[in-house]
Amino acid sequence: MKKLKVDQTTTLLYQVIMKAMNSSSRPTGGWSQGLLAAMNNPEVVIDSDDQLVVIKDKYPKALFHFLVLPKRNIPNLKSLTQKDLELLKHIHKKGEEIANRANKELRFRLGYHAVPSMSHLHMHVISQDFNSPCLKNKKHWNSFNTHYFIDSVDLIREIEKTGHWKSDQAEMNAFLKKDLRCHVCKEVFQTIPSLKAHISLHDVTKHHDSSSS
DNA sequence: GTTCTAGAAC
DNA sequence: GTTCTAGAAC
Repeated sequence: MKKLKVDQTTTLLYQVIMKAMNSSSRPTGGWSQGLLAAMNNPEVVIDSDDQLVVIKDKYPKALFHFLVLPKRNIPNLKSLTQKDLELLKHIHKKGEEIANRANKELRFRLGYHAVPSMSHLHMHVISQDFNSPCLKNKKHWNSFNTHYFIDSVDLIREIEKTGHWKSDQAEMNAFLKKDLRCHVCKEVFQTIPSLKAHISLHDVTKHHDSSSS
């Protein structure tokens, strides 16, 4: 068989598969419902209780990257009220526990993406090394290192104060387009590879004075 | 959320 | 020529 023919067949086959995978009409709901599937998959759940589930992020953007999800379906940040405060605090506490269990030296951040791609409210628990082959593009970086990433403590404080979370979606998405800036020293880089090479030199352990490096 | 790839950037 | 990004995926 001619090589060209094989390539064409492969491409076609791929396209058919991708179409099936992405279809929102399939029973499981497609990729945006992936967390619901993960929550109910014992193979990826690392912890749970009556109110929440903890899973490992399927494409970790750092050495340690977990998601804490409420069992009760909460679609997004907008749907939170003061009635959810206890749950939010419980999720936060579990996140701290998971981080401490994973690695006691590394600095972690606990928080939410302003405009998440995946359905079902989920709090990221992510170590600040950002040392991962899955971290590939500007959106990945900026979603964890701009105000697009909402610290769990800030969210809880806002819900306590105003009873809800309100943010402009277009404004939030604009953060994803910002310059690539080192989260430790704030230096700007032109490419993802140069940024990643740079951040690998920073000490991101707890109690380390980052202003001196 | 990822994959893939055209073409921009170097 | 190679690296890297950015947008489509019906």
